[in-house]
Amino acid sequence: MVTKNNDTREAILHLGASLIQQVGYHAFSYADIAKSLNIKNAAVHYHFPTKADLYESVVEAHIENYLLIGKELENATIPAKAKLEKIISRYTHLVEVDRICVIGAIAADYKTLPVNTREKVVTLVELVLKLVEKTLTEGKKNGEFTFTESSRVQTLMIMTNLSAGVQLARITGRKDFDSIRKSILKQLSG
Amino acid sequence: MVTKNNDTREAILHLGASLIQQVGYHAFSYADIAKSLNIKNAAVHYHFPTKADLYESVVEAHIENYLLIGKELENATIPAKAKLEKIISRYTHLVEVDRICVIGAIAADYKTLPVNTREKVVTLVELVLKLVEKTLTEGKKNGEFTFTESSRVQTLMIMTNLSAGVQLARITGRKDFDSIRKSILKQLSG
DNA sequence: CCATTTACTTACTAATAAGTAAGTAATATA
DNA sequence: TATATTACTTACTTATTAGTAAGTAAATGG
Repeated sequence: MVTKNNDTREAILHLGASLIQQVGYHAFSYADIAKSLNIKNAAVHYHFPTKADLYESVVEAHIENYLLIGKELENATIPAKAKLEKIISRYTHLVEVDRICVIGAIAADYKTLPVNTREKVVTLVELVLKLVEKTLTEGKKNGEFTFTESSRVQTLMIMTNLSAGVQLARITGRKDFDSIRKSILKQLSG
Repeated sequence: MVTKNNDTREAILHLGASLIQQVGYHAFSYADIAKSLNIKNAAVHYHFPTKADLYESVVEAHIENYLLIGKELENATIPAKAKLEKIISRYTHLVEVDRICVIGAIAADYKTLPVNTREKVVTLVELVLKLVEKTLTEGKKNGEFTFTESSRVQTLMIMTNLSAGVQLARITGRKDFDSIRKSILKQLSG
């Protein structure tokens, strides 16, 4: 038997994320993952005992990722606008690969998740909001951005534009997302 | 046997909409509906042969409803702001009853729907967008609203705020939705 | 008043769901 | 080199899924 190395776990995690973001949490099964990766159903359960565990790990990976991005942006000597554009580009990418964001993907199913999984979602949401908030505050301070709301509220406006924007793009087309993207930047620059 | 009158269909439709908006399309079954309404599984299939048919009917009911609202607002001699607030209040209500909108609820699962059902969703989305767009144009013309984007793009910004706003409210709380609501109105009034 | 239609129920089916228990080959560890 | 441990597979189970076929009581309609 050719030993499967530990990137089976990573493969499940990536495929799981992809499926969650493409067809939704309750629309795929462990059997789908197993078939795709040429492993058995039980192998998926070995790495992620329950489906909620899998989603939780997807969320955790996002948390790690955003923590990393946060540190990168903190050290970066680029304009706040460039920082914001880096964050926005993640959503543009989602539209390109026909996915929606991990949070938006669970929005409908949120109430069916175990409480501890929901708490992880809250952590991710607050992390992303704080990252954007920080960037907006920075941009306002140095004169790059103009807005009258608090950074928190301005963040809420932008992130809801992006989150629902990628969702809308699947229904009415990518152009609408592009309009939204441009409008966000325009709004901030006076 | 006491004859069930045709509001069984209505009851299924209402409960179906409620479930879609509360736990998502793939997270409830016809058995759930049957149990709740004290009817048999097959009775649900009698009224809505497939689950996609049920969702489609929910969307159609929304289309009828928005068509009606459109006519009402057309004849109404109230400010554009009041018209917009009527539309916004629908989303405020969703937050209060812990639901998300019918479109947002299907966003993740969208690709799992049959093509003709998706087309109905497109129709509903365009209808709502046009209704808001018209209201914004009207408000701009008579000096109630100020915005620099086209009415279409401004509509996209507002509707994504609302749609993702109700989704976010389930995760971070209702206050965030309230901030969004206020900011939308503030933005438009100069 | 007879035939049809409506609105169901009873009784299923075939497929799939998430999940588990027990076994195994290869690898790491002591 | 014996013993865990890792990363699986085999082989299930139990529950639930969407969906259907056939029957039936009551209402409708000619």
